[in-house]
Amino acid sequence: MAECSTHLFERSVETLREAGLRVTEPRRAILRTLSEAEGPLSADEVFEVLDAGSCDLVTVYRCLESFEKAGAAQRGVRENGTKVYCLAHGADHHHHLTCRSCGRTERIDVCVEVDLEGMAAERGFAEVTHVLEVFGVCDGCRSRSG
Amino acid sequence: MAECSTHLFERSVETLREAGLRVTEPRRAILRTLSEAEGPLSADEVFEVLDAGSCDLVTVYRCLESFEKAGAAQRGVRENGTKVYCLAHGADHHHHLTCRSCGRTERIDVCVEVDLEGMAAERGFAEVTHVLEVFGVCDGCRSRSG
DNA sequence: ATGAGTGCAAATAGTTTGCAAGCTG
DNA sequence: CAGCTTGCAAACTATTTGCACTCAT
Repeated sequence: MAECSTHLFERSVETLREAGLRVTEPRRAILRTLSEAEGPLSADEVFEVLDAGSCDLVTVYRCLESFEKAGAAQRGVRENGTKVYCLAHGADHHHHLTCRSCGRTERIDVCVEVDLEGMAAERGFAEVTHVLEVFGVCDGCRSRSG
Repeated sequence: MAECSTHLFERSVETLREAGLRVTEPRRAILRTLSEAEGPLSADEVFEVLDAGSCDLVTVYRCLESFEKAGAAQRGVRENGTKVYCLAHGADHHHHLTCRSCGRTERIDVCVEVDLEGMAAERGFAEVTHVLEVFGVCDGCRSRSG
């Protein structure tokens, strides 16, 4: 899996270059963090992981936004409205199943994209995007708390 | 359609009572606003509609939260993370298709609930909920802007 | 009458913006 | 070197909390 995140990281750097974005140290650090994350992270969480003070929180916000525009990252929303990001695995759009209790995240490959876009198109909508996140309580947390 | 929103309103009031919540004037006003809304509204938007100063914005927040717990309202999230609410049509869970440009909202009856809950259960998750919202640009806005 | 509900003020969380200085291509 | 990026400070938006007062049941 280490190779996997490294590959993901390098591919993201490449995506930035292609989009004409500069590849700076803060950006590398943020991409690395995202590439090694278990699930999508908020700007705050990325910042916490970096923590060595490698860059400002504001920079994290700005970078994440740039990454999304460049197509290097995918944005999602938590139950409470917090925006979260994960590296876009290319055309490999996906979603997550998050434990409300421990925060554990699993990737969901099931996606409703086709239905949604078809349906939206039928109704005259273009540039369709969607937000889909699933939340629950995982077995570990359930057995732990009763 | 007027009867429709009235019915929805009355059913919601009933739901509050069943949940042991008190039915106050602010709550009635908020429920009425939601029942007449075209799509899901944020606390702010509900407040704007009430505007006559009928109650405090904080009250709107607190009521919406209570409504959701009582099962009278359903919560969603906008692309930007803002929480929005609409009356839960009973067991009639649904989602929305929103125009990014004009804000027009259409109801989507397609839902992925079954797949999601089954899949989450397979992975040991319980109390599964999900956030699904679809965004695009409607035909009206497209032709208007080119 | 009694505790749920409300208003007002103030605190928080998350995110955005302005501007001068720094670093990449 | 030029301009994209960053840092720091400050503004902002959305939402939450504390506390005394009020009203539905």
